[in-house]
Amino acid sequence: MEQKKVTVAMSGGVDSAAAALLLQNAGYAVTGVTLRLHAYKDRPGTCGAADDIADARRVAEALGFPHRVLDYCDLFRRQVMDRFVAAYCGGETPNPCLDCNRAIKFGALWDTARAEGADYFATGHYARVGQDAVTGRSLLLRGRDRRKDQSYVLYQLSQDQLSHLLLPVGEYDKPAVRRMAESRGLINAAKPDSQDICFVPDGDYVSFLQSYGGVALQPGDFVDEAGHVLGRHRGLVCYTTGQRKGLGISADSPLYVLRKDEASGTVVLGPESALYSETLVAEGLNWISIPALTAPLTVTAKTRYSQKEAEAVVEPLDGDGVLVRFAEPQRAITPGQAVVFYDGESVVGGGTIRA
RNA sequence: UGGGGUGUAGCCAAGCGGUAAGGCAAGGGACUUUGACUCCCUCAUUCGCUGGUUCGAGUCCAGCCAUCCCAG
Repeated sequence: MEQKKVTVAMSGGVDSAAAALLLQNAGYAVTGVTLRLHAYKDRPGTCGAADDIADARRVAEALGFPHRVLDYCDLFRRQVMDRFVAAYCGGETPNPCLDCNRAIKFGALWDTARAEGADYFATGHYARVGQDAVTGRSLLLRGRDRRKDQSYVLYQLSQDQLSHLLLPVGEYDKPAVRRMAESRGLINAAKPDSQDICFVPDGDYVSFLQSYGGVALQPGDFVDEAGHVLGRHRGLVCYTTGQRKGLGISADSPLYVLRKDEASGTVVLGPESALYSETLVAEGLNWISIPALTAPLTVTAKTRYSQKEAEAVVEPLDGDGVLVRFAEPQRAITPGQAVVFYDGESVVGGGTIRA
């Protein structure tokens, strides 16, 4: 029987290395591909940096399968970095990893792999692919390691993609993945988990917006809900809903960013209790377990990557949007972030929060 | 310059003779494939200044300075 060919997107971290290892052990003909996404070389533990590319290559060599590096810097700049800047300029708080997954990893890289004859595509995400016995639809399931579950960042996958996607790491928990890599002697077995935005060198996204995006900070007033001026802010772009640190304003109790008012250029501050709301509107939806939303549906949903889901009802609006009504008020619902819906272990779909 | 009040860390603020609470802000760390949140740690050898009383003063006394309110 002919060996199935799989292209594994390797970041240079343990997870994707373990994915390659698992697939190889399962009998697949593995090809590793690592992307060069930007020129920030000294950022170990992030996607697309030089050190990580070298790590990925060494893992491929150790396991004895072909490995290639593709330069997607231009595409990454247009599809991720520029959109990141644009979103902030539009008053939203983007999640660049979602754009990268959609346009780069599961976009351009995916297309390239398929075009080159790969039967399957694989990554090191902590999530699983399944199939609905009744509808026959491909499903995106949470990773077994609930604590590391990354199904949230994959909510934009299509049926076609899911039916050709392998997520072997999703069956394991992180410690097990490290042990696997360790026992196989892979050099990145103990490499720290990635964090922070890969293209923002020092974690200072505001400096990035200024230097790369040419964004000029426009100072304005911090005001309370009644409109009283509380102080001066550095520029709307420097803040996000729910933010506490960095406001520099002392009060009886902590103050949080309630919202940013583009029209007046003010940042509205208030107590934590004022941060909760029961509804949100999302657009740009992608459905996975269902073909489309035609009637209100009860789900659990989360409004940011690291958050526990909460019960909600999603209902279709005119156009392509949805209204999400939570059973309990949610903290700091933030425009630009994604809301992802679940039905138990399965991702129902998701979209971008607009308000 | 007549009367009264107040002066404790960046801000607010406990303290009432026995050797500086707390909150906010800030800094550091943890967590985290986004931004945030959260959690942990740190943050006044010193209480407007100068003297005095006392074994001992932020706490009592005197003077000065500053500031607020009322009266002018």
